[in-house]
Amino acid sequence: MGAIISYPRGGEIFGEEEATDYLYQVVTGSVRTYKVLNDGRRQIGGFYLPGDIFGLEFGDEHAFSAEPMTDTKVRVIKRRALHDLAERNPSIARELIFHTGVELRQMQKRMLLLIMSAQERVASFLLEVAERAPAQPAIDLAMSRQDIADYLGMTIETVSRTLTALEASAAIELQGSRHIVLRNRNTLNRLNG
Amino acid sequence: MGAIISYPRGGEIFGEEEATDYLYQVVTGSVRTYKVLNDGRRQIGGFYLPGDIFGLEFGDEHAFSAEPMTDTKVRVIKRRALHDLAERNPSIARELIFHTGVELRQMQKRMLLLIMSAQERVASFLLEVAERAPAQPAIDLAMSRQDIADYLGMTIETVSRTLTALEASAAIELQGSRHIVLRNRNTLNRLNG
DNA sequence: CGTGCAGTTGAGCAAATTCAACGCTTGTGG
DNA sequence: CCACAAGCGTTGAATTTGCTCAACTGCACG
Repeated sequence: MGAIISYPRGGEIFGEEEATDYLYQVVTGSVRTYKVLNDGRRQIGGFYLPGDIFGLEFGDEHAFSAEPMTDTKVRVIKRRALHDLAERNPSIARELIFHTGVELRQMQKRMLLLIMSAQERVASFLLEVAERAPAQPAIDLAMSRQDIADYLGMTIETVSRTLTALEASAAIELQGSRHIVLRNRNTLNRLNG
Repeated sequence: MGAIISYPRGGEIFGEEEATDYLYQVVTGSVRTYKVLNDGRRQIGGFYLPGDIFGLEFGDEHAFSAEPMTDTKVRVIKRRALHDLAERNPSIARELIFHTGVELRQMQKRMLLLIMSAQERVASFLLEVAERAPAQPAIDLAMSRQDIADYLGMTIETVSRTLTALEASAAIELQGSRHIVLRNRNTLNRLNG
Protein backbone atom coordinates (compact mmCIF):
# COMPACT_ATOMS: atom_id res chain seq x y z
CA MET A 1 0.00 0.00 0.00
CA GLY A 2 1.22 3.49 -0.89
CA ALA A 3 3.60 4.83 -3.51
CA ILE A 4 7.37 5.11 -3.10
CA ILE A 5 8.78 8.58 -3.70
CA SER A 6 12.41 9.72 -3.74
CA TYR A 7 13.56 12.98 -2.21
CA PRO A 8 17.03 14.43 -2.67
CA ARG A 9 19.04 15.58 0.34
CA GLY A 10 18.09 19.15 1.19
CA GLY A 11 14.60 18.90 -0.30
CA GLU A 12 11.30 19.18 1.56
CA ILE A 13 8.82 16.37 2.13
CA PHE A 14 6.16 18.54 3.70
CA GLY A 15 5.90 21.93 5.41
CA GLU A 16 4.35 22.99 8.70
CA GLU A 17 1.45 24.66 7.03
CA GLU A 18 0.47 21.77 4.78
CA ALA A 19 -2.65 19.66 5.14
CA THR A 20 -2.16 16.30 6.85
CA ASP A 21 -3.44 14.36 3.85
CA TYR A 22 -0.58 11.90 3.88
CA LEU A 23 1.63 10.07 6.28
CA TYR A 24 4.98 8.56 5.49
CA GLN A 25 7.29 5.67 6.15
CA VAL A 26 11.02 5.84 5.56
CA VAL A 27 12.18 3.16 3.11
CA THR A 28 15.84 4.16 2.76
CA GLY A 29 17.77 7.19 3.99
CA SER A 30 16.87 9.38 6.97
CA VAL A 31 14.46 12.20 7.73
CA ARG A 32 14.17 14.96 10.31
CA THR A 33 11.01 16.82 11.29
CA TYR A 34 11.30 20.31 12.71
CA LYS A 35 9.52 23.48 13.60
CA VAL A 36 10.86 27.03 13.38
CA LEU A 37 9.80 29.30 16.25
CA ASN A 38 8.97 32.94 15.69
CA ASP A 39 12.34 34.01 17.09
CA GLY A 40 14.13 31.93 14.47
CA ARG A 41 15.09 29.05 16.72
CA ARG A 42 14.50 25.61 15.32
CA GLN A 43 13.24 22.63 17.28
CA ILE A 44 13.72 19.16 15.82
CA GLY A 45 10.69 16.93 16.33
CA GLY A 46 12.47 13.70 15.60
CA PHE A 47 14.89 11.74 13.45
CA TYR A 48 13.45 8.90 11.41
CA LEU A 49 15.24 5.88 9.97
CA PRO A 50 14.12 3.11 7.61
CA GLY A 51 10.90 1.52 8.86
CA ASP A 52 9.91 4.55 10.95
CA ILE A 53 6.62 6.31 10.36
CA PHE A 54 6.41 10.10 10.42
CA GLY A 55 3.86 12.77 9.62
CA LEU A 56 1.27 10.82 11.61
CA GLU A 57 -0.82 13.69 12.97
CA PHE A 58 -4.35 14.38 14.07
CA GLY A 59 -4.91 18.05 13.41
CA ASP A 60 -5.71 19.49 9.98
CA GLU A 61 -2.22 20.85 9.44
CA HIS A 62 1.19 19.40 10.08
CA ALA A 63 2.74 20.72 13.28
CA PHE A 64 6.23 20.11 11.90
CA SER A 65 8.02 20.25 8.57
CA ALA A 66 9.88 17.22 7.25
CA GLU A 67 13.18 17.13 5.36
CA PRO A 68 15.40 14.32 4.16
CA MET A 69 18.85 14.41 5.79
CA THR A 70 20.26 12.26 3.00
CA ASP A 71 18.86 11.12 -0.34
CA THR A 72 15.78 9.31 0.85
CA LYS A 73 12.97 7.08 -0.38
CA VAL A 74 9.68 7.19 1.49
CA ARG A 75 6.42 5.32 1.21
CA VAL A 76 3.53 7.77 1.03
CA ILE A 77 0.19 6.69 2.46
CA LYS A 78 -3.06 8.57 2.04
CA ARG A 79 -4.38 9.36 5.46
CA ARG A 80 -8.05 9.12 4.51
CA ALA A 81 -7.52 5.72 2.94
CA LEU A 82 -5.71 4.47 6.03
CA HIS A 83 -8.37 5.70 8.42
CA ASP A 84 -11.14 4.23 6.25
CA LEU A 85 -9.28 0.96 6.19
CA ALA A 86 -8.83 1.09 9.95
CA GLU A 87 -12.57 1.41 10.48
CA ARG A 88 -13.16 -1.87 8.69
CA ASN A 89 -10.03 -3.66 9.76
CA PRO A 90 -9.29 -3.94 13.49
CA SER A 91 -5.71 -5.02 12.98
CA ILE A 92 -4.98 -1.86 11.00
CA ALA A 93 -6.67 0.18 13.72
CA ARG A 94 -4.51 -1.55 16.29
CA GLU A 95 -1.40 -0.72 14.27
CA LEU A 96 -2.46 2.88 14.00
CA ILE A 97 -3.02 3.16 17.73
CA PHE A 98 0.22 1.35 18.42
CA HIS A 99 2.25 3.77 16.32
CA THR A 100 0.58 6.74 17.92
CA GLY A 101 1.53 5.27 21.25
CA VAL A 102 5.15 4.92 20.16
CA GLU A 103 5.20 8.56 19.15
CA LEU A 104 3.55 9.59 22.40
CA ARG A 105 6.04 7.74 24.56
CA GLN A 106 8.90 9.20 22.58
CA MET A 107 7.51 12.68 23.24
CA GLN A 108 7.20 11.94 26.95
CA LYS A 109 10.80 10.83 26.99
CA ARG A 110 11.84 14.00 25.18
CA MET A 111 9.91 16.08 27.67
CA LEU A 112 11.83 14.52 30.53
CA LEU A 113 15.04 14.92 28.59
CA LEU A 114 14.52 18.64 28.10
CA ILE A 115 14.45 19.39 31.82
CA MET A 116 17.79 17.70 32.40
CA SER A 117 21.31 19.12 32.27
CA ALA A 118 23.39 19.35 29.11
CA GLN A 119 25.46 16.29 30.06
CA GLU A 120 22.35 14.24 30.73
CA ARG A 121 20.75 15.29 27.46
CA VAL A 122 23.76 14.43 25.36
CA ALA A 123 24.28 11.12 27.16
CA SER A 124 20.63 10.20 26.62
CA PHE A 125 20.91 11.15 23.00
CA LEU A 126 23.94 8.95 22.45
CA LEU A 127 22.23 6.01 24.13
CA GLU A 128 19.11 6.58 22.07
CA VAL A 129 21.11 6.51 18.86
CA ALA A 130 23.02 3.46 20.08
CA GLU A 131 19.78 1.59 20.77
CA ARG A 132 18.90 1.88 17.12
CA ALA A 133 22.18 0.31 16.03
CA PRO A 134 22.62 -2.20 18.82
CA ALA A 135 25.34 -4.38 17.31
CA GLN A 136 28.17 -1.88 17.44
CA PRO A 137 29.99 -0.42 20.40
CA ALA A 138 30.26 2.68 18.20
CA ILE A 139 27.71 4.89 16.53
CA ASP A 140 27.65 6.93 13.33
CA LEU A 141 25.60 10.08 13.46
CA ALA A 142 23.51 10.91 10.42
CA MET A 143 23.02 14.47 11.64
CA SER A 144 25.09 17.61 12.15
CA ARG A 145 25.91 19.27 15.45
CA GLN A 146 23.26 21.87 14.66
CA ASP A 147 20.65 19.11 14.30
CA ILE A 148 21.68 17.57 17.61
CA ALA A 149 21.57 20.96 19.30
CA ASP A 150 18.10 21.69 17.94
CA TYR A 151 16.96 18.23 18.98
CA LEU A 152 18.20 18.64 22.54
CA GLY A 153 17.26 22.30 22.94
CA MET A 154 20.77 23.68 23.31
CA THR A 155 23.49 25.38 21.26
CA ILE A 156 26.07 23.71 19.04
CA GLU A 157 28.84 25.03 21.27
CA THR A 158 27.35 23.34 24.30
CA VAL A 159 26.93 20.07 22.39
CA SER A 160 30.54 20.24 21.31
CA ARG A 161 31.85 21.08 24.77
CA THR A 162 29.74 18.37 26.35
CA LEU A 163 31.05 15.73 23.96
CA THR A 164 34.58 16.87 24.72
CA ALA A 165 33.86 16.60 28.43
CA LEU A 166 32.41 13.11 28.03
CA GLU A 167 35.54 12.13 26.16
CA ALA A 168 37.69 13.59 28.93
CA SER A 169 35.81 11.46 31.47
CA ALA A 170 36.48 8.38 29.30
CA ALA A 171 32.81 7.70 28.64
CA ILE A 172 33.18 8.07 24.90
CA GLU A 173 35.83 8.45 22.24
CA LEU A 174 35.47 10.81 19.30
CA GLN A 175 36.86 9.44 16.06
CA GLY A 176 35.95 12.17 13.63
CA SER A 177 33.02 14.36 14.49
CA ARG A 178 30.32 11.88 13.44
CA HIS A 179 31.80 8.60 14.59
CA ILE A 180 31.65 8.03 18.33
CA VAL A 181 32.78 5.00 20.30
CA LEU A 182 30.84 4.38 23.50
CA ARG A 183 33.55 3.35 25.95
CA ASN A 184 31.57 3.27 29.14
CA ARG A 185 27.84 2.88 28.93
CA ASN A 186 27.50 2.79 32.70
CA THR A 187 28.69 6.34 32.91
CA LEU A 188 26.24 7.34 30.21
CA ASN A 189 23.41 5.38 31.79
CA ARG A 190 24.04 6.96 35.15
CA LEU A 191 23.40 10.32 33.53
CA ASN A 192 20.23 9.04 31.93
CA GLY A 193 17.39 10.14 34.33
CA MET B 1 -19.71 3.04 30.97
CA GLY B 2 -17.30 2.79 33.86
CA ALA B 3 -17.67 3.25 37.60
CA ILE B 4 -17.36 6.57 39.43
CA ILE B 5 -14.80 6.61 42.22
CA SER B 6 -13.99 9.38 44.71
CA TYR B 7 -10.46 10.23 45.75
CA PRO B 8 -9.61 12.60 48.58
CA ARG B 9 -7.11 15.38 48.06
CA GLY B 10 -3.63 14.04 48.65
CA GLY B 11 -4.51 10.47 47.74
CA GLU B 12 -3.15 8.46 44.82
CA ILE B 13 -5.13 7.35 41.78
CA PHE B 14 -2.36 5.26 40.29
CA GLY B 15 1.42 4.96 40.58
CA GLU B 16 4.13 4.90 37.93
CA GLU B 17 4.77 1.25 38.37
CA GLU B 18 1.16 0.11 38.09
CA ALA B 19 -0.28 -1.84 35.18
CA THR B 20 -2.23 0.21 32.67
CA ASP B 21 -5.42 -1.76 33.22
CA TYR B 22 -7.58 1.32 33.52
CA LEU B 23 -7.94 4.77 32.13
CA TYR B 24 -9.75 7.64 33.71
CA GLN B 25 -11.93 10.64 33.10
CA VAL B 26 -12.25 13.51 35.57
CA VAL B 27 -15.86 14.05 36.65
CA THR B 28 -15.33 16.73 39.29
CA GLY B 29 -12.18 18.15 40.86
CA SER B 30 -8.70 18.21 39.31
CA VAL B 31 -5.83 15.80 38.83
CA ARG B 32 -2.12 16.03 38.16
CA THR B 33 0.10 13.33 36.69
CA TYR B 34 3.79 13.31 37.49
CA LYS B 35 7.00 11.39 37.40
CA VAL B 36 9.83 11.49 39.93
CA LEU B 37 13.30 11.34 38.39
CA ASN B 38 16.11 9.42 40.02
CA ASP B 39 17.65 12.65 41.32
CA GLY B 40 14.45 13.47 43.18
CA ARG B 41 13.17 16.10 40.76
CA ARG B 42 9.52 15.85 39.83
CA GLN B 43 8.12 16.47 36.38
CA ILE B 44 4.39 17.12 36.03
CA GLY B 45 2.91 15.36 33.02
CA GLY B 46 -0.27 17.37 32.93
CA PHE B 47 -3.16 18.93 34.81
CA TYR B 48 -6.61 17.48 34.14
CA LEU B 49 -9.99 19.13 34.68
CA PRO B 50 -13.57 17.78 34.46
CA GLY B 51 -14.10 16.05 31.13
CA ASP B 52 -10.39 15.39 30.57
CA ILE B 53 -9.10 11.88 30.08
CA PHE B 54 -5.87 10.75 31.71
CA GLY B 55 -3.95 7.53 32.19
CA LEU B 56 -4.43 6.73 28.49
CA GLU B 57 -1.20 4.85 27.79
CA PHE B 58 0.09 2.19 25.49
CA GLY B 59 2.85 0.48 27.38
CA ASP B 60 2.25 -2.15 30.07
CA GLU B 61 3.00 0.20 32.93
CA HIS B 62 1.99 3.76 33.60
CA ALA B 63 4.76 6.22 32.77
CA PHE B 64 3.38 8.71 35.28
CA SER B 65 1.63 8.65 38.64
CA ALA B 66 -1.70 10.40 39.11
CA GLU B 67 -2.90 12.35 42.15
CA PRO B 68 -6.00 14.39 42.86
CA MET B 69 -5.19 18.06 43.55
CA THR B 70 -8.54 18.51 45.28
CA ASP B 71 -11.25 16.08 46.35
CA THR B 72 -12.02 14.47 43.02
CA LYS B 73 -14.45 12.08 41.38
CA VAL B 74 -13.22 10.13 38.38
CA ARG B 75 -14.83 7.71 35.97
CA VAL B 76 -12.74 4.55 35.75
CA ILE B 77 -12.77 2.64 32.46
CA LYS B 78 -11.29 -0.80 31.95
CA ARG B 79 -8.74 -0.54 29.21
CA ARG B 80 -9.30 -4.05 27.86
CA ALA B 81 -13.03 -3.47 27.63
CA LEU B 82 -12.51 -0.19 25.82
CA HIS B 83 -10.11 -1.64 23.30
CA ASP B 84 -12.38 -4.64 22.70
CA LEU B 85 -15.24 -2.27 22.18
CA ALA B 86 -13.17 -0.15 19.81
CA GLU B 87 -12.47 -3.17 17.63
CA ARG B 88 -16.15 -3.69 17.03
CA ASN B 89 -17.25 -0.07 17.09
CA PRO B 90 -15.53 2.37 14.72
CA SER B 91 -16.85 5.46 16.48
CA ILE B 92 -15.26 4.35 19.74
CA ALA B 93 -12.03 3.66 17.87
CA ARG B 94 -12.20 7.14 16.38
CA GLU B 95 -12.70 8.62 19.84
CA LEU B 96 -9.73 6.68 21.15
CA ILE B 97 -7.51 7.89 18.34
CA PHE B 98 -8.78 11.41 18.71
CA HIS B 99 -7.93 11.55 22.41
CA THR B 100 -4.51 10.09 21.78
CA GLY B 101 -4.02 12.87 19.24
CA VAL B 102 -5.02 15.50 21.78
CA GLU B 103 -2.48 14.10 24.22
CA LEU B 104 0.17 13.98 21.51
CA ARG B 105 -0.31 17.58 20.44
CA GLN B 106 -0.23 18.70 24.04
CA MET B 107 3.09 16.93 24.46
CA GLN B 108 4.46 18.59 21.33
CA LYS B 109 3.44 21.94 22.70
CA ARG B 110 5.14 21.15 26.01
CA MET B 111 8.28 20.15 24.20
CA LEU B 112 8.40 23.52 22.47
CA LEU B 113 7.63 25.21 25.76
CA LEU B 114 10.52 23.56 27.54
CA ILE B 115 13.12 25.01 25.20
CA MET B 116 11.93 28.58 25.79
CA SER B 117 12.98 31.11 28.44
CA ALA B 118 11.42 31.38 31.89
CA GLN B 119 9.29 34.38 30.85
CA GLU B 120 8.01 32.59 27.78
CA ARG B 121 7.19 29.45 29.72
CA VAL B 122 5.24 31.26 32.39
CA ALA B 123 3.42 33.42 29.82
CA SER B 124 2.46 30.31 27.83
CA PHE B 125 1.29 28.63 30.98
CA LEU B 126 -0.95 31.53 31.94
CA LEU B 127 -2.47 31.63 28.46
CA GLU B 128 -2.99 27.87 28.53
CA VAL B 129 -4.86 28.11 31.81
CA ALA B 130 -6.84 31.09 30.52
CA GLU B 131 -7.93 29.14 27.43
CA ARG B 132 -9.62 26.64 29.67
CA ALA B 133 -11.66 29.33 31.44
CA PRO B 134 -12.26 31.69 28.52
CA ALA B 135 -14.99 33.89 29.99
CA GLN B 136 -12.89 35.71 32.57
CA PRO B 137 -10.14 38.22 32.15
CA ALA B 138 -8.73 36.61 35.28
CA ILE B 139 -7.69 33.09 36.18
CA ASP B 140 -7.69 31.02 39.34
CA LEU B 141 -4.93 28.50 39.66
CA ALA B 142 -5.82 25.12 41.07
CA MET B 143 -2.16 24.31 41.64
CA SER B 144 0.69 25.46 43.86
CA ARG B 145 3.85 27.25 42.75
CA GLN B 146 5.68 23.96 43.15
CA ASP B 147 3.26 22.32 40.72
CA ILE B 148 3.74 25.11 38.21
CA ALA B 149 7.51 24.91 38.59
CA ASP B 150 7.49 21.15 38.05
CA TYR B 151 5.20 21.55 35.07
CA LEU B 152 7.43 24.14 33.43
CA GLY B 153 10.74 22.57 34.39
CA MET B 154 11.97 25.35 36.65
CA THR B 155 12.19 26.27 40.35
CA ILE B 156 9.49 27.90 42.48
CA GLU B 157 11.75 30.90 42.99
CA THR B 158 12.03 31.48 39.28
CA VAL B 159 8.27 31.10 38.83
CA SER B 160 7.70 33.63 41.57
CA ARG B 161 10.24 36.11 40.23
CA THR B 162 8.90 35.76 36.71
CA LEU B 163 5.35 36.46 37.84
CA THR B 164 6.60 39.51 39.71
CA ALA B 165 8.42 40.67 36.58
CA LEU B 166 5.32 40.19 34.45
CA GLU B 167 3.37 42.23 36.95
CA ALA B 168 6.03 44.95 36.83
CA SER B 169 5.67 45.09 33.06
CA ALA B 170 1.91 45.48 33.48
CA ALA B 171 1.09 42.24 31.67
CA ILE B 172 -0.64 40.73 34.68
CA GLU B 173 -1.86 41.66 38.13
CA LEU B 174 -1.45 39.38 41.12
CA GLN B 175 -4.41 39.43 43.51
CA GLY B 176 -3.42 36.81 46.01
CA SER B 177 -1.03 34.12 44.89
CA ARG B 178 -3.58 32.02 43.02
CA HIS B 179 -5.76 34.66 41.44
CA ILE B 180 -4.18 36.42 38.47
CA VAL B 181 -5.70 39.10 36.25
CA LEU B 182 -4.42 39.07 32.68
CA ARG B 183 -4.06 42.76 31.89
CA ASN B 184 -2.32 42.57 28.56
CA ARG B 185 -2.65 39.41 26.55
CA ASN B 186 -0.67 40.86 23.67
CA THR B 187 2.40 41.04 25.84
CA LEU B 188 1.82 37.45 26.92
CA ASN B 189 1.11 36.29 23.38
CA ARG B 190 4.24 37.92 22.08
CA LEU B 191 6.21 35.76 24.50
CA ASN B 192 4.35 32.67 23.36
CA GLY B 193 6.62 30.99 20.72
C1' DC C 1 -0.54 34.07 69.94
C1' DG C 2 2.54 31.16 68.33
C1' DT C 3 3.61 27.47 64.71
C1' DG C 4 3.86 25.95 60.16
C1' DC C 5 3.41 26.33 55.40
C1' DA C 6 3.33 28.81 50.89
C1' DG C 7 5.15 32.38 48.58
C1' DT C 8 8.42 36.21 47.86
C1' DT C 9 12.81 38.45 47.77
C1' DG C 10 17.92 38.85 47.94
C1' DA C 11 22.88 37.50 47.24
C1' DG C 12 26.14 34.53 45.37
C1' DC C 13 27.01 30.85 42.26
C1' DA C 14 26.86 27.51 38.48
C1' DA C 15 25.47 26.43 33.96
C1' DA C 16 24.66 27.46 29.44
C1' DT C 17 24.58 31.16 25.90
C1' DT C 18 26.73 34.66 23.16
C1' DC C 19 30.33 36.50 20.66
C1' DA C 20 34.65 35.72 18.71
C1' DA C 21 38.66 33.37 17.07
C1' DC C 22 40.70 29.45 15.21
C1' DG C 23 41.50 24.66 12.91
C1' DC C 24 40.25 21.29 9.68
C1' DT C 25 38.23 19.63 5.55
C1' DT C 26 36.30 20.29 1.04
C1' DG C 27 35.56 22.28 -3.20
C1' DT C 28 36.69 25.85 -6.72
C1' DG C 29 39.24 28.79 -9.71
C1' DG C 30 43.58 30.53 -11.23
C1' DC D 1 48.94 21.91 -8.34
C1' DC D 2 48.36 25.48 -5.26
C1' DA D 3 45.73 29.25 -3.11
C1' DC D 4 41.86 30.45 -1.02
C1' DA D 5 37.10 30.73 0.25
C1' DA D 6 33.22 28.33 2.63
C1' DG D 7 31.29 25.27 5.98
C1' DC D 8 31.55 22.66 10.04
C1' DG D 9 33.27 21.85 14.37
C1' DT D 10 36.02 23.16 18.42
C1' DT D 11 37.78 26.21 21.86
C1' DG D 12 38.09 30.51 24.71
C1' DA D 13 36.32 34.67 27.26
C1' DA D 14 32.66 37.41 28.75
C1' DT D 15 27.89 37.60 29.78
C1' DT D 16 23.34 36.14 30.93
C1' DT D 17 20.10 33.18 32.90
C1' DG D 18 18.31 30.47 36.18
C1' DC D 19 19.56 27.80 40.42
C1' DT D 20 20.90 27.36 45.34
C1' DC D 21 20.84 28.80 49.79
C1' DA D 22 18.97 31.82 53.05
C1' DA D 23 16.10 35.16 55.16
C1' DC D 24 11.76 37.12 55.50
C1' DT D 25 6.47 37.98 54.90
C1' DG D 26 1.76 36.84 55.08
C1' DC D 27 -1.77 33.85 56.06
C1' DA D 28 -4.30 29.91 58.06
C1' DC D 29 -5.03 27.01 61.84
C1' DG D 30 -4.58 25.21 66.29
